[in-house]
Amino acid sequence: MTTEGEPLTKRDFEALARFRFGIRSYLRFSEETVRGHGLTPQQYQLLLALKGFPDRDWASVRELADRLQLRHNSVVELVNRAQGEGLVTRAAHPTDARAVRVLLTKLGEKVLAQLSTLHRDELRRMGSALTPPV
Amino acid sequence: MTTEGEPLTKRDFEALARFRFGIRSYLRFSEETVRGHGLTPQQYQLLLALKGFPDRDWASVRELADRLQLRHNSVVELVNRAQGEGLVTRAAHPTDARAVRVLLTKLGEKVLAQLSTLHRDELRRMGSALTPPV
DNA sequence: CGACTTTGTATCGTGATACGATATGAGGGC
DNA sequence: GCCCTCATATCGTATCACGATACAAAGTCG
Repeated sequence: MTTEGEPLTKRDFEALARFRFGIRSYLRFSEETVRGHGLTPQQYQLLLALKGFPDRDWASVRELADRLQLRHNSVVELVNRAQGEGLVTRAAHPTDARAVRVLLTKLGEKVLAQLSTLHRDELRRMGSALTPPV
Repeated sequence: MTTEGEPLTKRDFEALARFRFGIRSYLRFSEETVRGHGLTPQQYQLLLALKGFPDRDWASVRELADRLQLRHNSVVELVNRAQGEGLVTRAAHPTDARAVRVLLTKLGEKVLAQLSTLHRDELRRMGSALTPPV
């Protein structure tokens, strides 16, 4: 890879494009797998963000907005839809009455477990296609 | 990471979520940077796919559909919009009269070079946050 | 060299969803 | 208690990828 500041070579562009292709391939796999199980990609990411939240199994809307890199209102809508499908629930926040605790339902747990296994396997399959060029 | 078949541990979920967070962070950075230069994320990906195409500097719509992981008609629309902004051009395909050669304009080259440098730097900055868990 | 299939591009209408603007109500400092 | 900030929620809008469809060129095979 070229050093800081220098113009990129053809090979650098190819490397960047290849990496982007890797990401898109992974996301495409994710989308198809997840849709095959009846949820949208965003819903899977929501479930994963909950179960994968450090040291906890739930999160507030605001925390989710950070982890999903979305605006808070977008997360509200996402949670609404996921709740409508019985994947997550809302509960009172332990300390802050303004906030909400979003957590997985039994169904959400089950679907997430299946999907996550498939994703881990795909990650292994893709191997170095996903490692960023630097 | 857990071995094949076994159920995922909390730590596995965290690793998967962290990786997804990395991807979304990178894409978010990309989106904001790219929009700041007057193009959409898809347009940047289009330009990059062209310049980063192996051994060539152009591609057909079909090839782009593969590299961008989109349906061909979506690529047609994307190329239309990018062409409307003077970023790419269409030219006759050298051997196949059905196909089209999509290639960068001077403007497209210039913008792409600037943006790609920023992306390379961001990749360096993010470091291991983007390496897939396996 | 015709008829039939496949391949590449293009058009149109639709659906999903992230967003900005806005509202409501609970914290927390003073 | 007053004010400002923060967390969640609602609504209208715009973007964009998609399926369905159309058409033209290329390949195929008798």
